[in-house]
Amino acid sequence: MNGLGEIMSNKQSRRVTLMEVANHAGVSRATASLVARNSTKISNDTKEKVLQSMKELGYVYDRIAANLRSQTSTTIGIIITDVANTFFSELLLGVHQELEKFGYTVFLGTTFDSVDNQVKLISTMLEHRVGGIILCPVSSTSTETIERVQNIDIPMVVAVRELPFIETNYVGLNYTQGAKKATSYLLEKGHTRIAFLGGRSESSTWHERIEGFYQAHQNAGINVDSSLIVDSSPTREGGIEAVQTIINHPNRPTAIFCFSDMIAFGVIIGLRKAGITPGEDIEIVGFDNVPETEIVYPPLTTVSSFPQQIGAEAANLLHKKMTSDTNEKERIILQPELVKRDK
Amino acid sequence: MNGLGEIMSNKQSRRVTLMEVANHAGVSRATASLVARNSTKISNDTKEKVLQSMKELGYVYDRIAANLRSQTSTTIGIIITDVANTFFSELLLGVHQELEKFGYTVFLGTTFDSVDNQVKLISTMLEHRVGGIILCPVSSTSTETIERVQNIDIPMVVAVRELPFIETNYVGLNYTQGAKKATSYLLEKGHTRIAFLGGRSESSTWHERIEGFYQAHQNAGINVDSSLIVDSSPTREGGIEAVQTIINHPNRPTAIFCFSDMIAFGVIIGLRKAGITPGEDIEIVGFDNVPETEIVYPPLTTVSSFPQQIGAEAANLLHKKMTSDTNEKERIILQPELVKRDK
DNA sequence: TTGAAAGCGCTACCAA
DNA sequence: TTGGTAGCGCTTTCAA
Repeated sequence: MNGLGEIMSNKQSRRVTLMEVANHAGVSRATASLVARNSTKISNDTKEKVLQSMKELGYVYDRIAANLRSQTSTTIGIIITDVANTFFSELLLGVHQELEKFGYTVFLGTTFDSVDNQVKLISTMLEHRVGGIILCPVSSTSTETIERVQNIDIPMVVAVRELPFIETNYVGLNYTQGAKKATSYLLEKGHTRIAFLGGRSESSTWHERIEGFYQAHQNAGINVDSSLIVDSSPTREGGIEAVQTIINHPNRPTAIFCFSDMIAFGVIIGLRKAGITPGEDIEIVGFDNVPETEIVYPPLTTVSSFPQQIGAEAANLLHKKMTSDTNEKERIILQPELVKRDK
Repeated sequence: MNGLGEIMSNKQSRRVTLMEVANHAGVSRATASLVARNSTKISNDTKEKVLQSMKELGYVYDRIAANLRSQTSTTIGIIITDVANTFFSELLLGVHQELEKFGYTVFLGTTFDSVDNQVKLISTMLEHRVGGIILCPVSSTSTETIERVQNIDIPMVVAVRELPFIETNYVGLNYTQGAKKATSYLLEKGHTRIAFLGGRSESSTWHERIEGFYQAHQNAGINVDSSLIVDSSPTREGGIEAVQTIINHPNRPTAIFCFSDMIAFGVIIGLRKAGITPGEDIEIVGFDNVPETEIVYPPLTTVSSFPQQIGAEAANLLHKKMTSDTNEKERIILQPELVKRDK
């Protein structure tokens, strides 16, 4: 119920109704309805007649009314934090490809990483009777938000970022493993002073990564210098900011492991501005393997996080939950891969 | 009526209704409805009572039912060809930022550049009673498709690509001007053999660009070698393909004007694979100024096509058409800018 | 196979 | 300010 008063709405033009189609075709409304739903219990003759009338009158099926009556839903909602981030647009691609197969129509919401927006979007989607929700939660999502959806008993799949203290269907990546692989790669190349830049330290995805970062160091018997760990917003701008600390560091690292490719791009820009050559003076590794990593310079070694697959898995899991009625929660964790790119 | 039978739908859990809220609060359904809509004609006392009941019962407003009764819509649809293309995700960003202000919830559809998908998506959205549609049409959109929407009298804004032979609201860019600027830039740098790569030659956006390409040549008094014009699908893969012709050309051009940045990225990859250094052996100019052009190597000079503004303008225009009832069509054409980037 | 009547959850309209 | 009644466009249910 947040501020219904302010919501925009607009008059619609009158549509042709099923009743009118029925009259035009000389059958009852129920018969016309059966034809609209492609029922097999209608003689070919009447079917043709009705279809013809629909065409002539320009009839458009009112799925909203149908869903209301039959208490069903043909829509799902997907909520992401940022469309302009290729990670999420790739994820969206995966979701779309899967869900359109099943015939769902998808509501898209963008939170711009704001909790308020997220709450509002979830409300609006519930009010629009979505049959299910895929949520890529903002960092500081409250348990209450999730419980609200669970109480209404609408299937939800949380993707990308896992929420603490609450059991949900979840599709994500083994970030710890990914960070470990990336860090080990740098350590094996002989780096001993590695920075970890970017990402919000309150998010689970950050914690999992830092965990892998430490594990790799431990395996190699090398200590982590915690002054080389700098968090930031998970955007390119965040990367530009975070790298300043490194540039001004009295004892500069020789390599940087970035929270994400977006961060890495910011880091590259920031280093260049400071006259430091990324890839030569300082080695950089990213995370996500977004398409741009192929064409960026220096070529970016990164960890593939398979956003499209995450999207596809989330979509399938949601569909599964929407069509079965067990309340069991599932977790799907994809394994990351290191993508080495040399100059 | 395309294949209603195959459409997935799923049972929803029973919701708390306004009637139940009314009973719980000891008021009539009409009163509860007024509270839900934040009417001023309700005493604070009853309002509080009703709101309290809503909270206790976990009431969720059913906007679908409300819209059905009041013949309104709070949704709009946006149809794009490809989410993974940053041009479109930036456009989407602009649309979202504007439309969420007005309180619309947005349906997203992706055509993957298929006419069939486009027709299906438009149908589904109409069936879901969208109040308006923003359409970034696929290359070979039929007049019929557009007329279908116009007949139902639902406002539509066509964006990015203009359709011939049909009057619609349109938001786009002066592509001719952009192509002319880019080509002139290359000509002024002394290039006399310039290729034009990528894009579908049946689309208006291609024609407008080639027009600018020719105009620039004419102004400079230089002839165009039409064997250097190669079309392709408007994707990175398309760019990789198209550049093959240039690589194998007996008389190679010294510069390439690419249909889009996506094409340019493909061209860069293709040239590198063939052992040709982009930016040195052959100069490249793109079109769109997608964010990646900042970090790509070689730095890409490009034409800014302001996707986010296009999205925002389209959203505003749609809102305007949805709230006024003139049937007048408007055209908004943004002016492109050349963004020079040096190595 | 077709038809008549009831009702999904809400708002509009009129009366009190 | 509040309440009763009708009805948005469709499906459901039962009878013919």
